[in-house]
Amino acid sequence: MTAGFAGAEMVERQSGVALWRQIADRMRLAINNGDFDETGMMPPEVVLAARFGVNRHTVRSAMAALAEEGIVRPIQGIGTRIERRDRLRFPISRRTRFSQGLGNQTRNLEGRLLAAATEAAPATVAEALGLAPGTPCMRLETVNSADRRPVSCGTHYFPADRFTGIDAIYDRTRSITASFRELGVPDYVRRSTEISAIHAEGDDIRHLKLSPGAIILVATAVNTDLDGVPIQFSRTRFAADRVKLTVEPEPDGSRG
Amino acid sequence: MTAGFAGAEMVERQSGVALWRQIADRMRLAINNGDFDETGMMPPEVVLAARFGVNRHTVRSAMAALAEEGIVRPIQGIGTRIERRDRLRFPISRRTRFSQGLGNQTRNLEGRLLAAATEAAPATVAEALGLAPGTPCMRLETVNSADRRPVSCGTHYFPADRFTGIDAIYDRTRSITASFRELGVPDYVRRSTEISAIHAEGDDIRHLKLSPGAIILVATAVNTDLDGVPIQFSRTRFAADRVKLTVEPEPDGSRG
DNA sequence: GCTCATTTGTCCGTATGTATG
DNA sequence: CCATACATACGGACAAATGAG
Repeated sequence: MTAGFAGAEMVERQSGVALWRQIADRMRLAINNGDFDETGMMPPEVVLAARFGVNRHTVRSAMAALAEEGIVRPIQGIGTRIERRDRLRFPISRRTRFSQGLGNQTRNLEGRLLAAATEAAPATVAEALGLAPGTPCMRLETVNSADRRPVSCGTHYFPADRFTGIDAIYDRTRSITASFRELGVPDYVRRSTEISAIHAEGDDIRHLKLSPGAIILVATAVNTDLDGVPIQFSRTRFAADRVKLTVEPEPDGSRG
Repeated sequence: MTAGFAGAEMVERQSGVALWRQIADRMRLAINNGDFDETGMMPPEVVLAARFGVNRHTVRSAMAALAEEGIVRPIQGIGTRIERRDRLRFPISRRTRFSQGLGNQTRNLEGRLLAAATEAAPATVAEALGLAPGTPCMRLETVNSADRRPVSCGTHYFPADRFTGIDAIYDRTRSITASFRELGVPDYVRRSTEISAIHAEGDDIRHLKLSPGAIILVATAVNTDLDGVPIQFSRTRFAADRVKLTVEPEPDGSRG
């Protein structure tokens, strides 16, 4: 009845994921979880090596990766100090907005426009927005940062006829909510959100300053105006080690 | 303005994640996305190798991993046939229930009890349930399958005083909803859900029949009875390649 | 039956990355 | 730092199976 609770920390060999990476991921998570808050230091390398059942060198490789990310700093003769701990909660609800989502946990919010283009909507996007296949859409690529640290990359599609020029407006306002407002959409709501997870790839690694191989949470969402007309399709990629998505009942009174 | 859209398929070297694994993950996703539905076959190995910019042997390693999972089956002289495609939608809302969540997409649902124990609630669990630290809780470990294929592992905590014997009841009913009902909780609602993603580890790999190194979606949730009293804390680990979590406005009329 | 192109399967060797002690 | 063992990735060559002509 009580069998099978291998509480011991285990790493999988020959999985295609190097042990040092598995351990680095695990430790980053533990740090963000506050497991070492009492001392502010990581356990000694030998202790970690024993806990994970690996050689000390392997733990050192993992530590090097975390040090490279600026999360820990090894000090000779002392130990390894925890430098930074960042995991943000991002609430998903009917009234999800990026700025609102993180606003209470951090000071410095900013979205940056990476690129924009007008193009035919891909099939999935057209379907989600209720458009005929091939309808021209405005596509925006953004990076969103909290306290100067990038937390997500977003690809956003807007029907081109209704939202021409949203790229320039976003570039100025750095906010989708504000851009909508200028274009005559005073308010909007989240129709649906799908969440999945993949390994980080391509540009996201660079923009999110991830160590390659990291995990990304993908939230695919559709927003509508208050009449229920779809106005935005977006695919936001969050750095999984820095963000936690939360789904909560609506704060109340949010029903338009 | 249009720079930086490297549409080309890229894999990251020296990331601590083997190329064959990155490619396997990518192809599994593409398969589940229906990218090859027209032919039901994978592109030839040489084509994939060119697309990912790797050697054909590396693609073969990735294929071998997918074949091991039963997703594809290579046939000499013909190509590689796609055998199975499974990605389930799991809705998360105020009235999330496992059986309801998947009920409309699949036929054969079952939860299996792996283990149960009564123990002091860990700090995070106690806090979430509004209990004093160390309050005894019943812990259940479950595996949930759809059509005989495991989709998630769950660790569930219940206040021990109110739910003694829930392990036996769950073992019989194979449903948490049914177990609650027998213990005098006719209905319950989801208070909060947190979603994150990690690499699969330990027992989850075995129970979910994952290739080690795969990604897991972690949903940490608290359920309350209709008086708002927390009755369940659970941490459900979904195989990210088989499940997509969806967050939608409540279907309406769902209030019991 | 045969040839041919296509595609997967298997073998060789070699360089580099990973992990141990 | 060193040495050792194994995994990963590459490059090439050829065999085996299939289908088209």
